[in-house]
Amino acid sequence: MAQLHNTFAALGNPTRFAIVERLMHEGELAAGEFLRSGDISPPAMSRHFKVLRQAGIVQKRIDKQRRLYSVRPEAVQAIGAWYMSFREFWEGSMDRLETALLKQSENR
Amino acid sequence: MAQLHNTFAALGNPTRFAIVERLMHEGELAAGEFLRSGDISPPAMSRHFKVLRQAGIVQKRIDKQRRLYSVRPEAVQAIGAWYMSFREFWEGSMDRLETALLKQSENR
DNA sequence: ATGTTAATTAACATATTTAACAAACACCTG
DNA sequence: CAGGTGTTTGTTAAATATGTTAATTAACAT
Repeated sequence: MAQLHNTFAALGNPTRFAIVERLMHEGELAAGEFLRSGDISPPAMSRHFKVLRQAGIVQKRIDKQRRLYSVRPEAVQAIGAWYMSFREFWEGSMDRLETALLKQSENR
Repeated sequence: MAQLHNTFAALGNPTRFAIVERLMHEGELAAGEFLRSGDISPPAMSRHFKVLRQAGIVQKRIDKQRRLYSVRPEAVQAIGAWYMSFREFWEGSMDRLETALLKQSENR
């Protein structure tokens, strides 16, 4: 299973983040759909998809000449699980958070 | 407010990700605490903190000679909010997800 | 004022990422 | 199989990231 920092690294690029957001909202899309805007070349797009695929964030499906990409729900859920684990931890003992906020307001 | 892809980019580095995880678990810590392991130099560590701070993920507090760092809850919550919005969307219309999973199982 | 500890900045070297263009490949349609 | 659309690989160049050592700042203690 991919380490979370790899997932974050892949999503850390604005172009890739935009790709993923669009896939999440619109579902499965062909690679070519992302070239309409014209602000990126086909090779660059293809490489971004490769990175996303290696990070386990998207999956590829071939339909005729098209490569259809979609988000792997597991990848996004991994982020959610990470977030939730800390939320629970923080709720369990708010001291840390409250202390941090309090100290912050005292200084600077 | 920082864009989420910047947050992800900052967390995409394994060293920084480890720093943040430790801060989330242990709360506020001095920069020097992260040097005990000895597998990274003070300057490198300092730069990682700078990146995390510029991304709005951590905040600095000065106490005597020490620089105490802690996670900004807002930053983590932003990730949570992003995840939740996506989750709600998918729950609202599962077609997309189910279709994606179905299509996936058909191929490859 | 001098030394000590904690952390940062400067200057530099190396590695990785990203992009472009050109070429190649995959698959359809006629 | 020829031509066309869609996508992916080289190859190269530029930008960004990361790490190191050396020097500097900051705060404290003597």
